[in-house]
Amino acid sequence: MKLKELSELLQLSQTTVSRALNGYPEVSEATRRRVHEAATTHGYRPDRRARSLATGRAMAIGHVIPITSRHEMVNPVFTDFIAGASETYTARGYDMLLSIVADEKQAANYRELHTRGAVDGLIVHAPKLGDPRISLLNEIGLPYVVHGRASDAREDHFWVDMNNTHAFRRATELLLDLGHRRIALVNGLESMDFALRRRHGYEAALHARGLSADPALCFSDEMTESFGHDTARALLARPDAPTAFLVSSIIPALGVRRAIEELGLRMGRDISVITHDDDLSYLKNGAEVPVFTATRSSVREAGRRASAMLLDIIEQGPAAGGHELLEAELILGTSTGPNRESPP
Amino acid sequence: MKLKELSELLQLSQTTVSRALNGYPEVSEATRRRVHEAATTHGYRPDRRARSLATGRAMAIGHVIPITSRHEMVNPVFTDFIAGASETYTARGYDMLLSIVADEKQAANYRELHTRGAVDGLIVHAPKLGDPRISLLNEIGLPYVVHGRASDAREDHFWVDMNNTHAFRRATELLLDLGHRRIALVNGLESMDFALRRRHGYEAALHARGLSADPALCFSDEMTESFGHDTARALLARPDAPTAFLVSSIIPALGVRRAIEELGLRMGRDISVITHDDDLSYLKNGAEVPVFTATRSSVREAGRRASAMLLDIIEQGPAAGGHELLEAELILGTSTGPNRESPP
DNA sequence: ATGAAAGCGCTAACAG
DNA sequence: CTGTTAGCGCTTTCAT
Repeated sequence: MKLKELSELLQLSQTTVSRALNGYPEVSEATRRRVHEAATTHGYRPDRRARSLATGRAMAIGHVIPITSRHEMVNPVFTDFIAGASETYTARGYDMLLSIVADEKQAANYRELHTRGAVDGLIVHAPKLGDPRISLLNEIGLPYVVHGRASDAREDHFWVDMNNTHAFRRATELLLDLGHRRIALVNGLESMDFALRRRHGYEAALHARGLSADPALCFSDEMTESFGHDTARALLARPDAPTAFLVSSIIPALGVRRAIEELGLRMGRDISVITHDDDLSYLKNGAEVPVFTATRSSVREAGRRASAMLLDIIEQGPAAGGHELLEAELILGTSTGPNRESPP
Repeated sequence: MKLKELSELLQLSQTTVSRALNGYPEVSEATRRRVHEAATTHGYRPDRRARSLATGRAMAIGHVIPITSRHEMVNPVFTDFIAGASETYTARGYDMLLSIVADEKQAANYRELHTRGAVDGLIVHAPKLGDPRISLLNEIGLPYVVHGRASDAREDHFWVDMNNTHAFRRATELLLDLGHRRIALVNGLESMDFALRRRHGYEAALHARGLSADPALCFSDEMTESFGHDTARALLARPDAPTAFLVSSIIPALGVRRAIEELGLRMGRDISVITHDDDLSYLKNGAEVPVFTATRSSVREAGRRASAMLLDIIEQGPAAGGHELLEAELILGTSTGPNRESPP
């Protein structure tokens, strides 16, 4: 069923039908009702391509997910973020265009999406220090919101980010409170903004107690299971092995745990591992195992916020943009009695 | 730069330029060369919306990911599958349209994507027994490929699937070989086709040795961390506790491991846990911990295959469709010396 | 081998 | 309030 057929059926012009459907004020209530009824009973859905061509708006948002060419690996947090964003788009009538693209081809992909008119805006994922994508987008004038921040970017940009510094500071404090002094940090690539902030949080907690970070305990790489495994194996073989691991994501944490299993150490006794981006909200009771997590639902909420901000910018102009720093819902404590921190 | 401008620049008609660019034979080689040069130097990219409208082809494929309304959770295997599919689309000039939609709204979403002309085809994810989506798609005549199978579907359908039965049979055999007799199965929802097959594999291995599956050791639910945790806690409290867990995905496996930690049991000694959909290809040596995994890269390959099949169907007709059963690359053995099984 | 012209399905001036 | 008339940027008959 196309607009033309519908209008003939109703003995009206295409224009009137279109206006009725799109909520223009100059249509009489009577005809609007008639039109709506006919549209629903005949299951009329406007063709997005035609509408796009006519309006110049794509009604689609692009998400370009970076993939490291070395490991061809996608960080699982993107899944949660995207699930949140998808909610927004569905509710507001937009499509989501996803491409998974190697780091070095990101900029070209952005340009292409823009010149082809495929999207009205972009979410920028995984910003790095000195990320060239920000100035590219400013140059071509495509609206965007950054998931995370590009701290050192000259140009201002709208973003939605989790408070990574705070989360890692609190996690480190928990371990210090439990008496740990040699705490290994298994972090993501510190060329990524979020990873750098996480390290700052870790260091801040140590400094606040007059301690300083031991470079021999700080590791930064792509967050693979093997990275966690090999790092933990190497560290635990040392005479001055750490007593705790603070891990940036569940993927390397799987590797850390496997290393511990291989060595026959007992978790929560010989060694402690606490992990970010996990989901432990179910924990009610158990043995004395330290726990730290920013629940995955926090990331989903970030996806909702960032996408909503982007649509507002597109529909209402740049004044609708801003900066949102979200506190993750932290589960912090031991699993016998987790004390929950909620957003302020 | 639009076609009209380019054609004026070249002193040619839009028609000729369009034909030259799209490889029609009736253009002289000389002009074709000129056109191509001008197009690249001016960075001309055809507007996909306009082209779509003119050709009736969307040049986009839809992926509709189901999300359980109960846990709002996305299975991480989709990420790998989609990464593989994305490679194909990029190479062949298609876009990927992603929507994450609650189970009960899937069918409506399919219809909408079709009537709006938003996609040329669909990948069906997570088929269930008696899945209504197959007949819906046949009815509306939208090309599709199923990721997985709908075993009991009346109608034939094209699919690409991992050999889940075989993987779980081999995993169970490994545990039996290691002397385990009480093996708990922590499975996904058995209304899902893949989960049912996994259980069949588990049972087949037991039956082959004259054993039978103990219903008190078989659990099926959404694959959350809390499901793994609570199941393991409950089982390990019993007098006849299992000596090994066979877990369907890393997410519930995290919960199972946490339960074991809480109880102070020693992994690989008091209890063994082996997990599907992990990525242990890095394991070279270590203690005697049993290992089982279908590497995540296997799923990525499935994504590549399924998407390629779909594009072939769209471009060449249904004769290009088929059924592909992929063997996961299994890492099977103990981590001291994993013996790798590759596809036959 | 090239061009003119008619759409694809919809929206948006510009009348009335 | 409703209708007429141009397009949006591209492809595709049909001529030449």
